[in-house]
Amino acid sequence: MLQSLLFTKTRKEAPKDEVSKNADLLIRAGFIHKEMAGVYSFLPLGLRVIEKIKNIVREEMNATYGQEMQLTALQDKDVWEKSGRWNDEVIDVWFKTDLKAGGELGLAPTHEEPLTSLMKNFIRSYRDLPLYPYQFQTKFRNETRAKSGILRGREFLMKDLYSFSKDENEHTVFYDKMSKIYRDIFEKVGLGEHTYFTLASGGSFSKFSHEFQTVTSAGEDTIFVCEKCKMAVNKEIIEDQKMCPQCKNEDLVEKTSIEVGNIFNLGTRFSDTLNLTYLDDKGKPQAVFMGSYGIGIGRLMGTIVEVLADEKGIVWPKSVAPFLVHLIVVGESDEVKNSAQKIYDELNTQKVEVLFDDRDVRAGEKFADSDLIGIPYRIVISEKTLAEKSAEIKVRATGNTEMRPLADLKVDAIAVLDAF
RNA sequence: CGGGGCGUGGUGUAACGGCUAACAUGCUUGUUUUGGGAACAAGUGACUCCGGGUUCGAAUCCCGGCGCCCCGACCA
Repeated sequence: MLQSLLFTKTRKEAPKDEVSKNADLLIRAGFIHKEMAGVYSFLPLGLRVIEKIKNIVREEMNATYGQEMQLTALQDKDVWEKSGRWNDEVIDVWFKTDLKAGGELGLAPTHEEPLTSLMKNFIRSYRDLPLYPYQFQTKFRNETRAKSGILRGREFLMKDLYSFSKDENEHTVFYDKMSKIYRDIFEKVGLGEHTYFTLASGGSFSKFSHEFQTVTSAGEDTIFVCEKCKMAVNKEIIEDQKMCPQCKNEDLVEKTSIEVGNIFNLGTRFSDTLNLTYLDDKGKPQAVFMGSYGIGIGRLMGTIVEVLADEKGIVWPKSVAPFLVHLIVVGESDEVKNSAQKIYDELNTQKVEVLFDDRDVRAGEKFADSDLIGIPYRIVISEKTLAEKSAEIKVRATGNTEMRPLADLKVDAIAVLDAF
């Protein structure tokens, strides 16, 4: 992509109404735009990151027999009344509205009800189970206080998968598998070493659930971490659960963190109230045993910024970066421009995702913008580098800068970059 | 929802109740520059959040809204 055609521009100054690092950097670098408190639009660069994260999650979900679908954002009041969660005292973040022709509907804050209800059309027999439908969906929650940029909004994108199992044993096997997969996901998006599998309250569903908590001062949760087993306990249940499974109390260290994912054992909470049953091999009806598994996609993006950014700007891990390479041409001569254009074409041919800063601005501005935007590799083409028939390659995360022959880039750019 | 702070060109700020609302940045044009946010010059751009009130006179004071941020409460 040509940066000269990108409609977003970077800003030098932070918007005065944003204090949180993630919103400050993401707005200044042109990834997101704030519409109102807790509501953000994703701009071209930001959407690319969102799609990267979604694809990582999607791959993992599909690999465990997840079936992607998409439920509606608008919700029928009836099904929520049956489960007992239409009441504002039960779910206090409802956005509700009236139909012009009469009748009420809501904007989905979560999707257990509609999916359970929908699956009644497809689950009949034990032969139909287990099933793992999932979606990426915008959730709406009327939070009394939106905060921390995109970490806690009123409208946000979430991946939610629901497991439909024959019984608790079958559910537990999947639940454990999913907790492992979640760890892989957070590893892949670059938060592995900061993210802890955390025992937490199960809310109204069960005694315990598991959260994935990423340690960052921008978070709003408090967890007690055991470095030995890389697990944690949420403060909300520290009284009930004096220690994590393998460790002693004195090993626990208090940390501030943000919940980037959670997995719940729903039991038969929804299949009972919404009457979702299957016939077992003896022809007797049984309640379907359910679980839910969520990851806040936008929140994950914000958390990556919070955890990995430095004083110059964002630092994207390769896996979620909007582009792998930020190609920068320095100099006005035709020779330099043509060489840079050739490299750009070459990288595109090699299917390397590259943002080409072909703008007619000074080097300093390009470098500052590049640091702010945070693309993993910066490749500079200039008179200097051409004199050596080379390009300068800089790794955003480490600052490591070295020259590499243009010829090598033309053969296999990825190999050259991977060598860093 | 309780407490605190704040609303001024696109962005960030300034302005005692008193001149044509200032400065920086951005953007446009020109000249010179060209490896870490260049220099000069000329331009562009604001019903000072909205509605009332006080006053000869309001960005400024008062009342009422609305919006944004922060702390707390809340967070299936």
